[in-house]
Amino acid sequence: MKTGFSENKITLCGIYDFDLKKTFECGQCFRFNEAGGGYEGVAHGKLLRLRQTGDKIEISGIGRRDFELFFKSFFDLERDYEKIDRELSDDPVLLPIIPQSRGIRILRQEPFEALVSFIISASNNIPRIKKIVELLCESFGERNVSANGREYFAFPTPDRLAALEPEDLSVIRAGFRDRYIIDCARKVASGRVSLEKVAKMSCEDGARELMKIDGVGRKVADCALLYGFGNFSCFPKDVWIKRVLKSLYGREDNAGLDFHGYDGVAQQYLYYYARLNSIR
DNA sequence: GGGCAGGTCTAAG
DNA sequence: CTTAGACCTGCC
Repeated sequence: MKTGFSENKITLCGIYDFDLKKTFECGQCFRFNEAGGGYEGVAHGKLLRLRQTGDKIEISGIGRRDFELFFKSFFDLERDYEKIDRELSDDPVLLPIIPQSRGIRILRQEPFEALVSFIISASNNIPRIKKIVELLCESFGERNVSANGREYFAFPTPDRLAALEPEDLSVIRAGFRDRYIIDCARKVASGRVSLEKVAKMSCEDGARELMKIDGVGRKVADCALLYGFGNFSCFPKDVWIKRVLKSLYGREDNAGLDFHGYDGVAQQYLYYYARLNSIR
């Protein structure tokens, strides 16, 4: 992959495994949307716009410094997905579905944002999750204006949310999840749950730690660990994954399946496949 | 209108 | 240790 820099635009060339549409629409993130033939969204307090033609991707809205500091990691650009796909290919079930999923990259989102987003995801649907997350940002996130004058909002900080009461969240229409979001913010802000420590933990230990937060069960914890901490050995199991495991492997349990440490990628591929093909 | 959606919590057997 | 029910809200 080659990286080119020009005035406020970054160009990625010759990428094996980066499909914008699949990456943003596979259900791992909630703040990126289709816009003007590409995608647009907020991460790390920046509004970015991306466009893809073939194996070329243009990113605007950030400079070289932010790219090096945050977005190389955010888009997981250092990782060799060709190698991952090769390793996952020796699973006979995964082999035929890899071509469909190829191009999905696991985004390294901000830990607190991922945690709160997946708390909101519980017993919910994706359009509404996105709506709630956006309202949360508009209501309590820092307001910014992009270079071309667009207003947008960063994800709120733990401190800001920790100062609120659950009732204050009624504006975001999150329902029973209000108190979970506040509990999460307070435990993170106070250090009762240390995200820095979680970042260094195994999937098992990290999940145990995150589950100290109300509204965080094993599935939400695994999602936060995979999408917010880059812990690729986590394998979040939601209803879709259970269905697709049953359908393709004949059982709901993934114990005994070896994904060479890329369990999270395997899970994402399976999830994408299940939703794309409406596996019931 | 009743059912349902990237689950979790609680109270029961 | 497993399992119903409840839980907000919005869209079908």
